[in-house]
Amino acid sequence: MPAASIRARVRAEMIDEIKAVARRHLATDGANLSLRAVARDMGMVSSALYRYFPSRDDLLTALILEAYDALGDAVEAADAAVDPRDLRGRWHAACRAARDWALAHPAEYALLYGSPVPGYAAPDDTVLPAQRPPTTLVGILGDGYADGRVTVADDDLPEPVRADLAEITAGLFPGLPESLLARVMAGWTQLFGLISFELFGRLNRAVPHREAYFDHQTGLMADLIGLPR
Amino acid sequence: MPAASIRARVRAEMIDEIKAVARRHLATDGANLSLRAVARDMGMVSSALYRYFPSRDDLLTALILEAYDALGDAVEAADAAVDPRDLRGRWHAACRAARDWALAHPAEYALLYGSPVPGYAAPDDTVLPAQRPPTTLVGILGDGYADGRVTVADDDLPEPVRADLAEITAGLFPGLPESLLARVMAGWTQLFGLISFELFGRLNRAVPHREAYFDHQTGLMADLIGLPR
DNA sequence: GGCACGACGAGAGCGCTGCTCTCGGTTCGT
DNA sequence: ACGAACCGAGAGCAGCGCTCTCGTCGTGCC
Repeated sequence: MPAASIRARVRAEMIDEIKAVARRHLATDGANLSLRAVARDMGMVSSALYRYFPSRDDLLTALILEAYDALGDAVEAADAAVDPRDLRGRWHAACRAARDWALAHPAEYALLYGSPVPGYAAPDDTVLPAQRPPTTLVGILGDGYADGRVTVADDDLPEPVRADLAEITAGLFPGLPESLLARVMAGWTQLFGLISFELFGRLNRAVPHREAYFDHQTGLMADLIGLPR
Repeated sequence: MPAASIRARVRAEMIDEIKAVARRHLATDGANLSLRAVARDMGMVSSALYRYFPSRDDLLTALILEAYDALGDAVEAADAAVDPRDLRGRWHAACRAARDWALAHPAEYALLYGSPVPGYAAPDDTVLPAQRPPTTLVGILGDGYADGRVTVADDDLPEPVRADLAEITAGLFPGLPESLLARVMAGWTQLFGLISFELFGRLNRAVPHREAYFDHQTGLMADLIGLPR
């Protein structure tokens, strides 16, 4: 006797299958996901899908949540697989993991980091999973700062910026100097830009050797942050 | 007697008005531009629009081209308005101009730099205007290198990356060391990431003082590139 | 100066979309 | 056992991009 009723279990499986089919459509057809097409693929009529997702946006939100978690898993796993004292190795591993995941799931990456859909507002559930990759990067720097191998940069932060960043460190990595957080955020911004440029075809002709270019660019940011070689 | 016939002139005005109305719709309704809605706003029936643009994508392409040029104009003008020897001032001015234009035209920025539309392939006309902002940044660094105030970084570039970048400098700023170009591209990537994060709402809660944050971050990249203070 | 041609706008229509509502049939909790 | 909740099918609505046809009107040519 299952703890959940048959109906509840079938419903859960149904939701999973809908998401799986939708993800497949996303991968092939791009961002304009069609509920009717998903329903057709499942041998259902489109109105039946609304028993499981009240609207197309809710389906997209579910996919977005799972995508954030998949990306977060990949980045954190890559970081954890490296010797914790090898800060630069961890940095490169985390960056590469993000890039690899994005290249393997371009449509989902575009869903997460592309232009926001006009009417769509990201629900609050997404903000925590969305912070996992940058949080991982902060953690690498924080470990280096904690044992003294990363020294504080002598940036003169404008006071309002220092205050904003202080609130972030308080909830994320207490004690981390704001100037270091500012630098790691520069690295995170750069990482996002690198992946987006590559994925959205902006260096198609210009830079054929994209992997080496990526590693070099992330290395530049590691220098800026002050990760020891 | 006008050189062009009345019909040709009316047609040109019509095209301009369609683009203007479409741009207005883009600003209010976001990226999903509706041909029918544009036609309604002009008191026309939708099929009449096809006399001027063979498809919705062609209208979008026209808007994209104009947007690239507007952004390029803004960045180049901001750069030119600063004393050419004030490299850091030029850098900040160019970066701020890009941000200001993006904040003033968020939908058009999203059109240029957001996730690519699935079926849409950017025509070759767009690649040159698209290169104007990064070219401006390269020019700032190049001027500094030419008169010796920016010294070459001793990065060890992997050979394939060096070769790729050498091809770019050859057509853009002959004689510029590849390692410097790599750093400018890091700055350009970062600039794009900064604007995108801000525009797509990624630092809504985290960083309220966005302008000061922006200036500090672009300053970090100026440091990385080696622009003198 | 007439005239055939081309451009033009309106309208109908096709297939697609997201979404709503109604109607039978099944399953669940009590 | 029975009412309630759930589920899938079907019809339908408004909107979309796009095509085709049909009168109308300006244009360049003879």
